[in-house]
This record gives sequence, C-alpha cells and structure tokens, in this order.
Amino acid sequence: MSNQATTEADPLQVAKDEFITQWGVIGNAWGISRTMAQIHALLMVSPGPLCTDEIMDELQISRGNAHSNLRELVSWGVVKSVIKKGERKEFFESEKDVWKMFCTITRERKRREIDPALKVLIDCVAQTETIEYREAQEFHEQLKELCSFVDMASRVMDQVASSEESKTLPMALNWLRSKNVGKED
Amino acid sequence: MSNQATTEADPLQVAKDEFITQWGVIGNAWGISRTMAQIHALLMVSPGPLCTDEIMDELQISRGNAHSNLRELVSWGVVKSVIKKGERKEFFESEKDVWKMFCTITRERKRREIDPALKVLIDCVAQTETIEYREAQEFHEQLKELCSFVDMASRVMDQVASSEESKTLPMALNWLRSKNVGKED
DNA sequence: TCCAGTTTTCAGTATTTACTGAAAATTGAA
DNA sequence: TTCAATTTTCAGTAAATACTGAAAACTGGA
Repeated sequence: MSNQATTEADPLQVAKDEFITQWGVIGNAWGISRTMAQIHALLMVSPGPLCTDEIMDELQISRGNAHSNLRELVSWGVVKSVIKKGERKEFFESEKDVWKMFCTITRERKRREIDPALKVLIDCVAQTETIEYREAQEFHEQLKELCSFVDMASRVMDQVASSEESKTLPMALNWLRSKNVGKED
Repeated sequence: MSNQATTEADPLQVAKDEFITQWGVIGNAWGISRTMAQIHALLMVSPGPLCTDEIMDELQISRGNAHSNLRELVSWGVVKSVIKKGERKEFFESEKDVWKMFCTITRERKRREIDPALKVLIDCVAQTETIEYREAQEFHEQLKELCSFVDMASRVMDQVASSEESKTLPMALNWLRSKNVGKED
C-alpha cells in the first residue's frame, strides 16, 4: 500500500506520505486521477523543484505515467517546469500560493467545462426559438433559465479568477453572511 | 448514436434529444456519469413526472441502469420520487428551479467532497504540529494555508447553499466587479 | 394466503480510463 | 557529426467504472 521507496520512520516523511496518499484519495473523489493528484501533492510539499526520476521513484510509478501526468498538470497551469543551469534535465515545481492556485484552476475549469456547456445551451435555445406550440415554449423557457444561470456563473468565475487578492474569499464570506442573517435552520 | 425509440421528425422532440445527448456529454466532462446526466436532462425537460419504464424506453437503457442512476439522483436531492394516486409504480420528477438545483448540489458536494478533504488536512496538520526542524515547519505552514483555504471555501459554500434567493448570483457578480475595477488585462 | 406488479440486487460483461515499459525521437555538448 | 542523456510516444495490459438482464425480494389488493 505504501507509495514510498524509503522505509524509514522519519516522522516528517511519514506525514508527507500520508498527505500525498490522502490528497490522491481526495483528488480521485473530485474526478482527478489519483496519480495526478499525488504528483501535485508531492510537488506542493517539496522544498524545491523535482525531476521526473525523483517523482517516479517517490511515487513508484512508470516514466510514461509520470510524464503524461506532469504535462497535464503543466497544461492546467498549477505546475511549472524549471531548468536549472548546468543541469540538462527538466525540473518541476508547484505553485504554492493557495489562492493563486485556486484562481488558475477556476480559470481553466471555466474554459474547459463551463464555456462548452454554455455553447451547447445557446445552440439548443436557438433551435427552439421558432417552434410555437405550448409544450415547446415550456421547454424553451427552461433552457433559457439554465442558459442565463450558466452564463452568470461563467461571469462570476471570470471575476473570481481575476481578483488577485487572497482576501477576496474571506470578504465574500462576510458579504454572504450579511445577506443571509436570520436564515439559519 | 440516437437515444430515441421514436424516429419521428417532430422538431420539439429533436431539440429535446439534442439537449439530452449534449447534457450527457457535459455531465461526462464534469465527472458525472453520462447516463445519470441524461436522465437528469430528460426529467428537467419533461412536462410531468416519468416512471422507470418511460425512462428506460426513452434513453434505451436497462432497468438496472435506470434504477441505480435514479437512486443516485434522488440521493443528490435533485430528483424527487412522486406517487400518483391510483398508480402503483413510482414516478420521478426533477427540481426545475435552477437556483434551487444549484444550492442543493452545492450543499451535497460540500458534504461529500469538501468536508472529508478538510478532515484529512486537519489530521495532517495535527501530525506535524510537534516536529520542530525547519523543513517540517515549512511543510506545516503549507498545510495550514491549504487547510484554512478549504475551510473558508467550505463556509462560503454553506452560505451560498442557504441563500434561497436566485438574485444572489447576479448580486455577487456586481460585488466582485466593484472590487476588481481597473484590473482587466 | 396468494399473486401480479414492481423494485432491488448482483454476477457477468462491456466499455473506458489509467498505467507500463520499451522503442523512437529529440537535444545539446563535444 | 556523434553520442549519451533525456523526453516523448504508443502498443499492450491492467484496473476501474458503467451497464445488462434475469433472478430474488418486496408490496398491496383480492
């Protein structure tokens, strides 16, 4: 069950391993492949950049697997490749600022998941624009609501992703609270 | 490729089929099984509740498949089972208010995805509390930041889920815009 | 109690996704 | 240009997930 090549009982190493393993489980529950989440976790808690072989060794995975998941992480923008001078091989390092990481992921999810959905919905709305019997109009209304909701969500994500301050989240929380007073169940 | 049992060229039916198919594709991109998303779409655009057989027939899927995906949708809270008087079988109907649907899903995702993640992080933080050399402290700091971020996100989701007004999203958009003035790239 | 209608379960199978390991391609130093 | 280091690709395989269909369990009326 262990992901480690080392068998030592260094408490720091143990804690890191535990974190990496659990982050993999979480990632999996979020629809991210276990390995990708583990690589991300490993890079997040490593003091410096790591090369492919170190990652392969640490997580006991093949070169191909490490390679493709690293590329995927880079394409999401949460991991950057760095070249150390004198060294020929590529090293990888994770963004460590949680808020920046969140903004990057938000931007990317919007682009990959929300935008295409919106496009589909707009097409469907257009298709039913001209049909006039009653059931068609109900359908058309339902789609329009979905559409404007997704559109709104898309705009919110744009704004979130471009607000560079990590204070935004706590402030949003207060703002929401103030709008929800007396609504506890 | 068609999901339909009927072959008619009714433009409304065509548009609905298109929507159902596409919603399946979208759901898939979001980590929801294609079939589950399709059943949800079908119920969203049906004028009244449908029974299992109607769904099986419409989407050309087996009873077992329809059954388990319907249970899953019910457990998410986005579909309700209704019993028509006189009829012995169960019917299913989707929540149609988009904002309510969003709140329900937010609540559920928080419970299933955020809460367990937070628990794991808190455990890891506790484990590294007492180790004192420098690298351990960096790791500990990194975890604490992650932890407080996820905790904050969790609270935001709570608030969003309990704000019953569909106006909340547009208002949030304005609020974010006002905080982001002059930040366009 | 019996039974037809209906829901639930689940072993077997199909489909999709993830991973391996080795061969091919690329790179840059000499 | 050569060559060793490194990255990339990809056919084959393993693992995970989704689905089927039929049998078993349940339900309420007669």
